[in-house]
Amino acid sequence: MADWDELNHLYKPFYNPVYDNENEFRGATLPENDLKTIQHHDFDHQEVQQDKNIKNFCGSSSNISQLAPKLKKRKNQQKRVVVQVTADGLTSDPWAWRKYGQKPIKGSIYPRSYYRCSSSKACMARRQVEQSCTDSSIYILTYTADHNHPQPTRRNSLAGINRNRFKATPKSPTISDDGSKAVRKLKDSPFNSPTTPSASSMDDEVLQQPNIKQETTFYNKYDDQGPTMMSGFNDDELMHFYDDFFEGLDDLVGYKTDTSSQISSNKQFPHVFS
DNA sequence: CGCTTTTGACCTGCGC
DNA sequence: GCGCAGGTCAAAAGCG
Repeated sequence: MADWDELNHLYKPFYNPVYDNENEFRGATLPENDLKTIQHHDFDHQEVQQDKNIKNFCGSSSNISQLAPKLKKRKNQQKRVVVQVTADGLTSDPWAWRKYGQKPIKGSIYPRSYYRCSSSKACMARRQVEQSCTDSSIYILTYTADHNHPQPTRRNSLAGINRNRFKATPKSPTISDDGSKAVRKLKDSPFNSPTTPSASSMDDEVLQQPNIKQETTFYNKYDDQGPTMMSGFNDDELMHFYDDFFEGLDDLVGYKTDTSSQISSNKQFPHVFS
């Protein structure tokens, strides 16, 4: 089953499944038809799925380029996982992220926020958070690279998470460069609210499971096969899938956090993107 | 003190 | 080579 191996390879960096058979994620049995949807990689299917992405991403040139290999693709783009979640799903990421940038994206009325892993300075894991302009309740998370350390059980610090961001930064930066001048008050956006996607502002003890939308893209920047879509799942199935998704990450926790154990834990992350 | 977010400037890749 | 757009840096300031 080459296709399944390929799928496994694509999401393995973020999830280490233990499945009894090809049609079963741990505890989440997927309908056979849906599984075929995942495994289907022929050209026509990709074209359809790319069209879906283009619509979902509001025509953002960046995302189009990321999802359509035939179009513009930046050289340093690495393997990445694109996930659509609701606002609740934003708070479900168990990793600690620190925001390091925000940019207005051409073609989208919403800015894109850039996060890096704050648990380890050497960690190359990145996350981009972008709000879908076709459905403001949907957020597009793009995970790039991988964590090179165990998942933190505690956030490093809660300092600064409740700051009033508009005392120090009175001006509104979110004006699209494309002339649309679509201004959205950051204050009203989860990008900048105290419940920002940054995991640092989350309650450690109450990690909600992500409310994943029905369409999820896995995309390997190094192959030219385009995105691999997961479509046609119902919410429960996807919830199960992502329960296991993050459970797989949880399995990697519990290692001592000293240097030697981190080296040891790196063995759990052999799939380094280069 | 150490962490965070904000935000303008800068860097880099790509198309023309 | 130039301009555009995306991605990153780093200084400033707030919070626990």
